[in-house]
Amino acid sequence: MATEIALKLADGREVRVPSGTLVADALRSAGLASEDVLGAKVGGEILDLQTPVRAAGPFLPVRAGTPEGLEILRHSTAHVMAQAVARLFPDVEFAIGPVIEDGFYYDFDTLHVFVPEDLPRIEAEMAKIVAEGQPIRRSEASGKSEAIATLTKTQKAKFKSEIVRELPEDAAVSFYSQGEFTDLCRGPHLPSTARVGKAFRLLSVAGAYWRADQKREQLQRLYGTAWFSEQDLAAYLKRREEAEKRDHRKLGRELELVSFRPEVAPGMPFWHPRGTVIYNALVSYVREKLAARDYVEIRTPHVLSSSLWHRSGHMSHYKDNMFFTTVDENEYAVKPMNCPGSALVYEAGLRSYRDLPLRLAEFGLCHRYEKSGVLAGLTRCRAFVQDDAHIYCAPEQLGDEIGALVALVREVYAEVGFANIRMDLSTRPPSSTGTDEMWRNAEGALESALRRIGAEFRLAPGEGAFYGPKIDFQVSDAIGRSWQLATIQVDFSLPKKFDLVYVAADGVRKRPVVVHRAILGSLERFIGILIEHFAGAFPTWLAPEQVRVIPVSEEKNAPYAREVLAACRAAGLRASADLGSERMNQKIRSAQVLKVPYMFVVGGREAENRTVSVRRRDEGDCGAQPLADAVQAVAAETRSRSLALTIPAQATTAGAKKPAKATT
RNA sequence: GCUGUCGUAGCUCAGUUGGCAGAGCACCUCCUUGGUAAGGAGGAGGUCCUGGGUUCAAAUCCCAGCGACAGCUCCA
Repeated sequence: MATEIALKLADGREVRVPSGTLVADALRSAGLASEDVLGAKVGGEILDLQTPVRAAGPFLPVRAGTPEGLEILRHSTAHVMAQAVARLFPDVEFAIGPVIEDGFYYDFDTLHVFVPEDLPRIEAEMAKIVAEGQPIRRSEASGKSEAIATLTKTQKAKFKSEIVRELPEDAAVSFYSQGEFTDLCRGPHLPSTARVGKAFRLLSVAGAYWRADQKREQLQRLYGTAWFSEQDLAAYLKRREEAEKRDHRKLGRELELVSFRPEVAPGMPFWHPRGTVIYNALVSYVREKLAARDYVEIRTPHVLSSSLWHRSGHMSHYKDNMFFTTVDENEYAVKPMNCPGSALVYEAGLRSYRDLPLRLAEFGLCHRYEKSGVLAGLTRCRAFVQDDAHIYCAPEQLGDEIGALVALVREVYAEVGFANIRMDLSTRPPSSTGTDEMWRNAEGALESALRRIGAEFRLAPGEGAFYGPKIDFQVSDAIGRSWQLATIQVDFSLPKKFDLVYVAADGVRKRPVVVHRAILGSLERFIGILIEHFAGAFPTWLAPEQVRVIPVSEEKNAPYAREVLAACRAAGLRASADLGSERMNQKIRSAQVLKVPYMFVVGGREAENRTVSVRRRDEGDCGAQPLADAVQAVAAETRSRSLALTIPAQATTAGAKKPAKATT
């Protein structure tokens, strides 16, 4: 009765088995069964040993120690955790417990309120369950109603029943059991709790909503992680620690870049002098890029009448995120976006096709009322400056503009040190404005621009904004976390709402298309990400302080130190001299803690030879160099925006007759 | 906004059973003038988040508010 299906193995062999054969048996037929094989990947889906194979096609064993194997391990660890929780808190009801990046979670409903101290208790119970080595058994219900019956017989199953009811009628409904614990579950799982091993750790407690819906039940979520070896677990925990050390909120304060005053301005950064240097360096960098690409810059008011926001549509879609104020009985809103102001500048004169594309850039300060719970230092704040621009162009110019933008974004990211960039092209969502032709045109322009420059991208069908398709850019930072930064959005709606027109070559008034785009996104968020990316050690061109002059003896060397400082400043370097009475070692430490890229240590020998003893924050003492050479080297490094420090780590030693020539 | 945890000096954090508010770093002053990551001594610094309650007595216990942090995206 069972039809045969053909499984294609990695080595090109083909194995034929009856449909419905268990993965374990199929593996045996293929001669691939072994202790470290935990399941198989069939058509992109990971199946465990006890699951029947029903689809022909590629059939790849999943081994312990692989990413696919980890998914199985983590899923089972989540079940062991659930079993432990059920033992300790018998009133618990289960919701869902999926595998996530680096771990897993399980959502519970129980009267007990989980506190961090519960985690070790639960871990101890989990260790017992692992030691018990309970076989994990898969079973299939014959249908949805039987599944629900089984569920309600064995446990409180409000959430699980809801899941079953929403499955398609013919869906296979599976259960997994281990010892006294049974859970509705799609799998895949290990063959025994013993295989979970010891390399797991519960990490945190959090609230979560059933189905991520604020209106539904609030559940309690336990997060954990699991690995195949204790070394892997230790490495992962170390990575988390490392990320904590890089936290921009901590470094922002320690490096004197930025502070927050939650009592007067929650979610709004106060930029200190050192942070403002970085801020300005980035802005002038972007301005340089814009000048070369025919952008012009504008500035528009921060507080604008609500009537404008009605016209732009923000009052109906974005009101909950806006700040308002009333003056002279008129209601005004603090701008959350720059587009309406930009549109008014466009509107200020009659535009000709000769003016297009018109690229209006604005470093506009925006305020958004973000819910208090989502605020997070610089990466999510209520006041921020976007490196925004709106490009007004004729529809037929869209392709070139998009192409130029994608190239620009990639150039900028490479130069500021983000090597890994991912692009997502989001297309027309189910509910949208604009004609089919407009969408076809815009989506085509975006896609062909991406293809033309050979960029790899992911297609996100239906993920676009209601007013047009978009390209989002994600970068990976130095420790592998990914961040969404730039966005390029085509907008059909705004020109219509503001009735924007241009006079075409034939004298007819036509409607331009507008492209919203930000490269860095918001300066605040971008700097927050950069702080974490560089762990606070900014490349010289961005460093708040590039050179610190340190006299060996303040009493004897202060005059020469001042002279060196003057030489640095004359070359345009951001420099200071530490003329306090502390010891030299203390001064070096202070500069090191602030991650100043270069220290120029000057004592009697240097004053005599008109040299400086260069110390790099990353390499330490680099020996003496002529003052002029060292200054020029740092200046050149700044101009070139080098990501690494460039003065060679091994120059000649202090007081040498012929110092090495500084390279640039 | 919701759930949980937390809130003590500029920073990091102690503070026992409810009984005089503490340390290190940073800051200021003095001594020290040194050769590549912390010299020594002294001093100043507090609305113990805010408001209310319990108590002879509250940083500590209770209630409310505010704020910070983790999470609320990965859907058996």
